[in-house]
Amino acid sequence: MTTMDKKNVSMNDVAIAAGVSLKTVSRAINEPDSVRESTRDKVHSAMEALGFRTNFAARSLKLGRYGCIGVVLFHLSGGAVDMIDGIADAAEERGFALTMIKKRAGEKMTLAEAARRMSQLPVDGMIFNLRQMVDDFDTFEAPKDLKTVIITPMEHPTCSTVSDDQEGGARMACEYFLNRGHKNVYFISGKKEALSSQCRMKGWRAALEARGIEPPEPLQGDWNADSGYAAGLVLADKPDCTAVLAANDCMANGVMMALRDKGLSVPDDVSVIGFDDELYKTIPNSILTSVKFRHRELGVRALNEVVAGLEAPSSRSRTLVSGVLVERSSVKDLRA
Amino acid sequence: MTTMDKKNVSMNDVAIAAGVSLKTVSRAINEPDSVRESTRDKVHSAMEALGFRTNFAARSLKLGRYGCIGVVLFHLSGGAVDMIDGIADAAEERGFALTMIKKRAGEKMTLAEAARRMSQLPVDGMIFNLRQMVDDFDTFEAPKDLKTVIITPMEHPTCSTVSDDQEGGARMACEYFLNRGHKNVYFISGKKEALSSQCRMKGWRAALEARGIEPPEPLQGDWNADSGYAAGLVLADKPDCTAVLAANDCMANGVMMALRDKGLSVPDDVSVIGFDDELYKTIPNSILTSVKFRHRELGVRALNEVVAGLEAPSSRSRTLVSGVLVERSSVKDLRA
DNA sequence: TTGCGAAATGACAACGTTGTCATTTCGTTA
DNA sequence: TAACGAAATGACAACGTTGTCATTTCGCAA
Repeated sequence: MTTMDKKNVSMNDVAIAAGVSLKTVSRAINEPDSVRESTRDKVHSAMEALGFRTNFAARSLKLGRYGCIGVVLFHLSGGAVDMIDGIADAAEERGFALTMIKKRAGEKMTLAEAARRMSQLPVDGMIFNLRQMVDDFDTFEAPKDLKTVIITPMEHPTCSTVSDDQEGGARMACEYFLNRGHKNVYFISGKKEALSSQCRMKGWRAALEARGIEPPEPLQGDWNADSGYAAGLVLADKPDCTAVLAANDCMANGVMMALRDKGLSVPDDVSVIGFDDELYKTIPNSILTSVKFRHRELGVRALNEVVAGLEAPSSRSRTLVSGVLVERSSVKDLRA
Repeated sequence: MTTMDKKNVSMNDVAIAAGVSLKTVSRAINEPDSVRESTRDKVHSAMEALGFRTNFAARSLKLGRYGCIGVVLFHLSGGAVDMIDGIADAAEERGFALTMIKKRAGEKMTLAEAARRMSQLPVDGMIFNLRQMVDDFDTFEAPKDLKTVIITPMEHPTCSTVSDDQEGGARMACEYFLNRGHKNVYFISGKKEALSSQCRMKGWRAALEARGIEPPEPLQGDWNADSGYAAGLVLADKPDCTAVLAANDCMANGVMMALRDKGLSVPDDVSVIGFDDELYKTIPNSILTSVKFRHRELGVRALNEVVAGLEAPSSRSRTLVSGVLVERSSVKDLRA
């Protein structure tokens, strides 16, 4: 009473202050052209004076939509920043905000749970960022009225999916080796549970088999340089090892350091390719050739896919965003 | 008609199906104990059968709150993943979802604009992630009914802020050098516009001046290894240079490589400290001592600060999350 | 000045939920 | 069995906005 009221300012308050009807205020905001200029000015001054801001809840209730896209982060990894960046930028561009929830560390979350939680939040559609397998992946069915896109390399029976072409990227790298006269390619994987590691391995295997080459036993890494180093020490002793594909750049660097410490040279003795193309940030004059995925583009595609499907949530598509081989000098051409 | 209706299922539909009143459905959901078990079961079966999901808009409209915290990303950098992770986890824990918007690449956005946009979205409070200066920083006033926390190293006249203690971290690193007999410390900055770089420089300067040491001209870097390498080449020629503080690990690594290429050894000839403690991911057996900030903790604190302030949006506090010096072997003790 | 169609404005219901208060039902005791 | 208090349920209004349709006002031609 004596002090200012906490109560929010409603359109009705503005209407009274401006001496017009509530509906006219609504119009002044949403269809400015249908209101006489003098009226519009009155309304805007009143809004200004009272500090009116549209009530999101009331508006969405009436409209039946929110203008928000849900994002579920099952996993938050390095490349995720760029992906989120892409999602957010694309959302911004199309006039959507993002509603985000996250799987808590340690906790398990199924797609069904995520969908149920999201569907109680202000969202018109949703994106799941799924980099590891979940129990109900195959049986999951998205709410019929809520367009759902899953970012994952796996194919899903009913939902649209968007993914980097991990397999293709790995194949590309292998063929790059093979086309330059290498007879075989060793592979160092990332963490076992990561789908990206699994897919990269699959692509590597497929590329070799397509040429009738028996893939050697892959080496198990954990994404970090030290595991690459350990793998490098092993590989240094294999005389037939001329080409190494590491599932990321950090491990690739580990491999290179191990080879150097064993007196071998990259690329003269052994050629190496990594993934992600981020070594140059950390290593001056980096020579590592690397497969780079366009995470930002991935996010943009995912968001666009959701928005495109808002009217037809049951539509289904599969988008693959191809990788790019960033060529430096860590691969030797044996044919030369 | 013939096919299924698109129309959403409301509590009223459930009520009719279950043969109870609308209010009883509401109670079965929100205060299960106030409803007889048999009734509750009827209601739940009906909900299940019809696929009922609470309408967020209606609920928030009635309750006057959303259960969402807004996050504005002015800038999306590397450490941001962990911070978002912290924010999201803390939000989850306290039963909040996140509503996110982002400054578009290239576009300029003021705090006032961000606040205006956010206040039209479903949020009870908001967090601004601000890593560079904005025009209206000092004049900005947050909406009086919306608790606002800014993540930034700058102090703000009216809003709560949360930040890594960048300055303190830099001071800590310098003192670590000085306490080990180094007479001076060279500094390599990150990108000019980054507040974290500015603050790290400020802390470095302050630490030296506190001991009566004239800080040498800082070297300008850009966060990447190559710029560190260039700086390292310069420093290698300075006979008085025994200690180098680089504003991040990548540049620190660049420095170390340059020194090595110039025939100098780390730490025997020159000692080096970096920031962020992430070199070990990329470099096997990394020896770099580094100041690590707890970005995740930063996010958690920011979210908790918002939630704590929901009832008193005009409260103001300043939180500094201290850094940690992760000690490896890149610093020589000259007193020995 | 009058009349007309178009433009501007207004009254009222509706969106789907929860709070308030009234009513019904239940289990217990007299 | 009747009467009572507590527990369970229901009727209705309200949250703040937008859509529908009715009404008023305006500009212009007759």
